[in-house]
Amino acid sequence: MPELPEVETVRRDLNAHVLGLRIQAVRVRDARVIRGTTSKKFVEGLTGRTIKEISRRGKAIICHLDNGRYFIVQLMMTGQMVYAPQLPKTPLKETKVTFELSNGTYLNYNDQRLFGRLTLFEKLEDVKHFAILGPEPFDLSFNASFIKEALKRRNMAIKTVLMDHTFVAGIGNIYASEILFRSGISPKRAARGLKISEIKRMHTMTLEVLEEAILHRGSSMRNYRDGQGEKGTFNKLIKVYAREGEKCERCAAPILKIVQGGRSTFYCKHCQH
DNA sequence: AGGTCGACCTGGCAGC
DNA sequence: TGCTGCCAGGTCGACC
Repeated sequence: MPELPEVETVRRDLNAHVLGLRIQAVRVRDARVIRGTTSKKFVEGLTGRTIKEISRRGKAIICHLDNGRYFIVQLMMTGQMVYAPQLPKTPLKETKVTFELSNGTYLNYNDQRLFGRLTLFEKLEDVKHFAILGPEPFDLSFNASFIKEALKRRNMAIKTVLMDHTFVAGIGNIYASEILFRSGISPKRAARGLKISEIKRMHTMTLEVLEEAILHRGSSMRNYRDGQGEKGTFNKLIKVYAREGEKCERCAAPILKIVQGGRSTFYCKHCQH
């Protein structure tokens, strides 16, 4: 699914549309997306609650409720949180949960593959996933000296480490490839073999790519949609991801595809060393 | 502890 | 047209 820029876009959209609204009713059409509790308790826990704030940690959306509890959404690969002024006559097949809001509008949780998770928590400290998560890329703690220390212990390929959420939160398969292309670093390099100049460049490019992607409301490959159901436009600026065989914009060599840790990686052999 | 692998699901698409 | 196999943006638990 969506990586950090896409989730951040959804968060901002929801902030604009649903903040301060009360959840009047919750309709669960497929209980498999509800985790950690029963569908009944989930509905009871949300009905009547007002959404006070919407934040993000890594690729998770956090809705702060007026009773001090938290409603957390992980979109995973194919989840969508879409604001809708009205509902279609027949619900979409992928709409798994519908939230009816106090101003007569709706919020739909759509998911084609049921990988996504909707969970209720008493405290954020209870979220196991957050406890193992690395720093946010935009945090000051995520800097060249932190990266240098963290990479020392890693013998894995740098691409695999960039995607590892215990190292840094929010970077997935698309942006890991894009960051390394802009950094001129081969995805196959051993993480601990990077020079400090390369680490600095990678850090700068990480922020640059993520900021640009947020500005363009994310990348839409197949399933990603923003909070209004629209596609993101960062795809146009993607240089290597899913571009196998196309000419590298910089040097015209063909973009290559390899598999690392079971995931596809795209890169330019000529521009990345 | 670091590292690898398969499982979780459904649908779209390429190839035959 | 219709079948089969492969692939997909993430995360977790089991294993070495």
